[in-house]
Amino acid sequence: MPELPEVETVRTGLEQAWVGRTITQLTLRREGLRFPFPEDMVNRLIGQKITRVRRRAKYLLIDTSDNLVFLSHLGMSGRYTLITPTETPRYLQVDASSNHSKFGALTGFEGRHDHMEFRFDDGSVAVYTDPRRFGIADLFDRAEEPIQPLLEHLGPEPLENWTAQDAANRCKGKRSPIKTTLLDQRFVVGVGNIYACEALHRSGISPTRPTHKLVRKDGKPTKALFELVAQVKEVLIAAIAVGGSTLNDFAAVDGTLGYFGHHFQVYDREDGPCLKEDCNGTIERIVQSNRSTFLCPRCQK
DNA sequence: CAAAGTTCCTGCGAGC
DNA sequence: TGCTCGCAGGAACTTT
Repeated sequence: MPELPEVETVRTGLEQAWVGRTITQLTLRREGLRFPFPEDMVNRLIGQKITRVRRRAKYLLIDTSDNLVFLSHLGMSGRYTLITPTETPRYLQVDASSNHSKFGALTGFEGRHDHMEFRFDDGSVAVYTDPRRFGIADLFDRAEEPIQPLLEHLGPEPLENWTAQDAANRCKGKRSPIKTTLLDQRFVVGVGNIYACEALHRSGISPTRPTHKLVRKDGKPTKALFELVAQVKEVLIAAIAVGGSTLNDFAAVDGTLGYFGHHFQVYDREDGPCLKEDCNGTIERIVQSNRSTFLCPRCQK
């Protein structure tokens, strides 16, 4: 599910729901996700008031009143479901009509992949669900944030003053294909497989082009690299706009609707017609670094 | 069979 | 020749 725009959409949703509320209960239904949960996470979080919800790369950072930071990464399949005390959740009704008793006494959300359940002082509940368990939950003191292993090697935020010159500096001498570089979180953060494909298509750059060829001999960005940096920003901004427009819907906090509402130009469109004006090419699928890449060989050189 | 993400391991080439 | 370093590519994690 989540690349930067989807995580940003979730961030906005959690910010609206959580800031100002105090955690009264936290239930963990397993030892951990990708990594074990910190031993004392439950005890440290109970009683904490949420003060901010930030995002760094694809990580959600939830600040609390005692300067703790709850880190949440959604991996491939993580999502949050929010239940407010006044409304009857729609899918709880659906579940209740089947005689499958997977809803428990507390919340009605005790599916096999519901790993964390937060309860707040206003009676609201949030459930973290993640079938593949590639997600991460962690807790640390705010003062330790600069030395967090998960965060310290991250590259620039693409929507915060990221420049073509910065990109050129990091592209220099790299032999790997530009698609692979786009996915490297040290080059730029937040871009995943879908938006890497989309940005390259918009830029007219072949995913297989060696990264260093996007830098001039004098170390300056080529025209193509200027274009790529611009298109990464544009595709991310457009996707955030789509996600944001769905936010009033209670189901949207899981970020899924962000992808739903978005129709891609190349991703997952193998054998389809290239949608670029006057191109008439056919979308191909290739594999790079064990991941699917979609491209139009006609307009991406 | 493939999947939106990240980390870690291995193998290779460069350089000393 | 042999060793170390860094980079690039691939496997692994897991469930639907």
